[in-house]
Amino acid sequence: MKEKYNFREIETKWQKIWEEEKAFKISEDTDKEKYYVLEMFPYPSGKLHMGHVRNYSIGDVVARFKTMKGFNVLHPMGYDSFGLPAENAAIKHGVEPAKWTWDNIAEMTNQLKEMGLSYDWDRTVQTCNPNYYKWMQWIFIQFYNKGLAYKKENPVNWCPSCKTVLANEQVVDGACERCGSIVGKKNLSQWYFKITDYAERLLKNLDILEGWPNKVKTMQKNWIGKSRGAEVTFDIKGMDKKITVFTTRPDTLYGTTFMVIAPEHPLVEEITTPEQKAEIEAYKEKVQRMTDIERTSTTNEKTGVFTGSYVINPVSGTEFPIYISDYVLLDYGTGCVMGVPGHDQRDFDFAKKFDLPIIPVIDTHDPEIDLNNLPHATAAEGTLINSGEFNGMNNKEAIVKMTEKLESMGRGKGTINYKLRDWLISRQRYWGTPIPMIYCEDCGWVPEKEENLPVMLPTDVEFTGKGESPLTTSKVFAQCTCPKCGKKATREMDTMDTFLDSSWYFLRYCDALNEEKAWDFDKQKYWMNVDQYIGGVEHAILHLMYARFFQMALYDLGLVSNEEPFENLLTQGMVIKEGKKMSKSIGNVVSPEEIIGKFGADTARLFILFAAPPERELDWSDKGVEGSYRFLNRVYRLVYDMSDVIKNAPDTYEIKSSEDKSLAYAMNYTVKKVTEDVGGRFNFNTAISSIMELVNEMYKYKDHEINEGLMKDAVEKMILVLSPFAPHICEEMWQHLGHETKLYKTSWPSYDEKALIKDEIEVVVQINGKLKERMLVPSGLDKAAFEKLAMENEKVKALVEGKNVVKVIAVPGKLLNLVVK
RNA sequence: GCGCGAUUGGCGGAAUUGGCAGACGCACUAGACUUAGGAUCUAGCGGGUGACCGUGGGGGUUCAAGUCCCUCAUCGCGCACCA
Repeated sequence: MKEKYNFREIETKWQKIWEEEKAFKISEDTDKEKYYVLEMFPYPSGKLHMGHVRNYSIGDVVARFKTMKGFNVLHPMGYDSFGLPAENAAIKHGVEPAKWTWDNIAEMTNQLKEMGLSYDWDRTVQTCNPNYYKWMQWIFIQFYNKGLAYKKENPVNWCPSCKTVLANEQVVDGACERCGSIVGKKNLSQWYFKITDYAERLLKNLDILEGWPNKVKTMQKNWIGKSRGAEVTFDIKGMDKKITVFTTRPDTLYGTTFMVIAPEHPLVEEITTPEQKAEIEAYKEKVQRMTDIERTSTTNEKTGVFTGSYVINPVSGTEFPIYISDYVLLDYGTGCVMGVPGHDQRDFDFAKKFDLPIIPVIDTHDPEIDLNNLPHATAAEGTLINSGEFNGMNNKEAIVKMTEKLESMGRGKGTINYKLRDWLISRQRYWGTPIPMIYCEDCGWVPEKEENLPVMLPTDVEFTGKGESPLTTSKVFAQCTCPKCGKKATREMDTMDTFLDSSWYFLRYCDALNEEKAWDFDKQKYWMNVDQYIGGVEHAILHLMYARFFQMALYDLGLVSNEEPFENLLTQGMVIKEGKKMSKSIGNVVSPEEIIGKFGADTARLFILFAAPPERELDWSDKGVEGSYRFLNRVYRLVYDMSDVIKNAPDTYEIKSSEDKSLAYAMNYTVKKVTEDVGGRFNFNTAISSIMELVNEMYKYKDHEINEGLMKDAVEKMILVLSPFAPHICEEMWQHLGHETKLYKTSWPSYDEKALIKDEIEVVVQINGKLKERMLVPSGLDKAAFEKLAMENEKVKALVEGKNVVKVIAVPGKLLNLVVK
């Protein structure tokens, strides 16, 4: 150990040692309690950004801490390496997606290693690796055989720029989540996963995910969007046809004055009368040309066209007209809505626009509302009116009774609806897992035989950026034989959404090298669940719901032992600078490479954990980084200066002076604080600040007479608790102090509760809740003794003099409050 | 519009169960050492400088409120014509 802190030398040295010793290689060990800590794996863009540094620093502290605590820790890392940027690079620079991706992976691996992260590198997965996507295809086939994958033609979200379809979850504000282009609609035959079959379980299980942030659970809950209500069937006047609507408010059935169906609804053609046909067709065409943005931006201005047909209210027998309008969505509920303008604002707006009657059926007992001339729709509770036999009934009760009546009439039933749609998983892209399905003219869609997996991506493809998916340009890919009948057949040309790849990688980590299976059940059983999952909140819905769905489906297939994969979830905040998101266009990007080059990985890690609690936004501060660097230098100097003392110090010692006592207190307090903050609350910032306090104490202490044994103890414990945050410098100091065993193999220190009891403690005296006096009292006083002592205090006496003490509240060890009049 | 979360010194943030507001760090000020200091060390650092006021504003509960309740404001995030 040199006099000056040379982080570059130290970090290189220890990274090499860890690598050579395979320090973090792990295997199943039933003697130890397992702990699985996982950070969301990156897309290999080639360069780490500060968000990665934050994510992986958090995970690494947890992993190293748990390891020192004696757990058998699984801490893996890999790459979500299929995806569009690789294809774009191919189009732009003519480099093959595979080469581009693997180069990036190599580059990124180097950067991760420079951070000193404690991964078991032998378990690394790359989703673009045939030994990974082989099992992706295998899982797809299991899902297909279970009836969870199906193909259907449907209007789908189409990104004109990415030239592919998108899942609902990937359309944000009507635009492509990836590139921001306006998403249009296209009728295509596509593969879907039946995630809707799992809607109820996905929703219900949220309640048992106690280790998840409420925010994420709420977001998923809203996304699943469960609504309870009823389906009501209406006869169409003069036709042998019926229309079924979904409503959450069957109690308002008597208030229906019109019906609206989605323009795309197949029934529209049948019910349109000849004289309305032209207008209906024109409207449909107009709607079809609109993007989702246009369709939803005209918030209040309702449009629509009368079809010429009428329906009959099953309970009241009244007739009313059927319209089409774009505010009714084809894929929610039944695509048909009963218009109740009195109690639904959208219906109210529509009725006003088309001059349709408005019948109030619920009296909300609001004196401001004139029931004969409603100013707006009312949604509040109330009593039914204008509703025949239901008049006078509370509307909550009416929901039940009306549903019962409809059921008895065979006109409806209580039902539940979800906003969640099936997951569209086909992508018209090259750089993804080929969907292992074969189309045979005689047998239809047939899965590829398992022994033929993986269906390899062909390399004889062209990247033009135009026309269809590059896969279609391959001369060999499509040709195959039907696995069932052996006739000539063709392969599916679409690849899978990359979100499939990331929906089970945590399972592959459990048994990453298995060539016979996706994973061994027992190994999975040993490691799962993920005890701590860490990543950005931007994955709250997409990835985290898809992964939950996969796990449930795999559970039903008997392939995994739990229904939910992630026990505890930490969503880390963004790294920002000067209040803004780091971005190239603003020019406020701080590169991890630069920071590590200038101050070292230990400083970078320490700062990013110190500057803010993990779930909050972190404002990057260049000055703050220097502060962390200064702190590590301060630690280094202390250890360097004390090393002779420590090396010659005895292993046991006695507390003699009051300085000894307070250093022993600080040492034990810090160990306790760090243990609790890292092990329980994940408040790394306060853990680090308490280590700083201990270091400050030691600097003060070394100017007094040094108790060598105590000094040694304090310095060593300080190094141990600092090591998860700044592992390289701590290994170096640890070795320098004469330890043969590497720090990463050393146990976490314990603390002595007895040393945390002080002889004297400072308490405060308040009068009427205002702080008036501080005093030192012996610790462990009971209420009465404490009160007596306080009342003897000169200042307190003077303040109470001549006044009436009404009440005394004594909190031993803390304060005394005198209520005085 | 609906839902969730935040608001504490010049700044990032502490205060775990209602019990000393401002830990720790940054910035700043003064001093020491020094040929020099952007190194290091020491001291100070919410406002007013009297015993008072201070956790976005207003109100409440309590002996005691940053913390609990009501209300308003601002900012951020999510969802949004979901019947």
